[in-house]
Amino acid sequence: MNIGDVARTTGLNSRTIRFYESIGLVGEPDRSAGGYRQYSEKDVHRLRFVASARALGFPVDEIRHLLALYDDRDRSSADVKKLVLHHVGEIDRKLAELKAMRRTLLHLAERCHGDERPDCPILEGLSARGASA
Amino acid sequence: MNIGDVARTTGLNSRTIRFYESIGLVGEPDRSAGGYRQYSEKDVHRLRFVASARALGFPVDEIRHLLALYDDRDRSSADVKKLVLHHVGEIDRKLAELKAMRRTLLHLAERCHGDERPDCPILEGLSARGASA
DNA sequence: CTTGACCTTCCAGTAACTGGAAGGTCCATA
DNA sequence: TATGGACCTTCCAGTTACTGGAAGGTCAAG
Repeated sequence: MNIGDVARTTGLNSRTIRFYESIGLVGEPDRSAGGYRQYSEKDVHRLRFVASARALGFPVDEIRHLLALYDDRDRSSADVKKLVLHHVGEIDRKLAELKAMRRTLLHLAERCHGDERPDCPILEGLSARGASA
Repeated sequence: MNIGDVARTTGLNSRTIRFYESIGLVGEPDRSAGGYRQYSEKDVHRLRFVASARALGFPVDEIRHLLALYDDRDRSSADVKKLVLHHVGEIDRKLAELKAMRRTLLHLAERCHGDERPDCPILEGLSARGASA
């Protein structure tokens, strides 16, 4: 399988696949006589794993860890779960941050009449000292 | 005021303040004889505006726009409100994405016993085709 | 044998900073 | 007046996770 086919089946960009190889997240596939990357089913499977983990928001370094656990037939499921729950914690942190921003923004927006007149509580709010996010 | 004092009063890192100057987000302050940046109250006020907008998650390019509106005494409040509501839309998009990730992750985690045994539905889930974020 | 799709590598850019290195300034104290 | 330490200067590089372009080689079909 050429890289383009792999890109189509995994949903990853072929540039992204090369990138993952360049940072050692996935191994180097075989090459054809002409130098084209040739992916095995196993390679594709691994890239699919990476694609899924990325889609779930795991940073690359955690995916490295996840792959190591996947390869370790003696891992404990507790280790995997711990990594996942840590990531959920990160997501919760971001959710809280975004919700707070959203609340403040809507609070500012709702008292702005939003018409032709120039006076605007939003700009005043940003300009005032504590636009507590 | 030296850059360090400004950093303390705005909550911005002094490196960040220089960075904002380097990309033209804020203007260049006066300099002392020895080359130190000297900030006026006006400069500080502007940096405070930027800090507030950043804390609310506005990207730098939108802050540029916001500053231009702030400076334009003839702007309409509708323009400001539009920018803010656009940003709220972006936040909503991110919230939805994070919530979907969170849902999937918890779904995977809850059927993982999380003990010493190696078998783990999380890794299987990531490994299987559709770990739909 | 030519054409066009696909592949290769390398370099650079994105967003928004952050960190380090090497060196100059300021001012209070001895 | 000298010196020490805190603070300042600039420049370059690194971070995260890619994405894009340029210049050129490969492959399969017609």
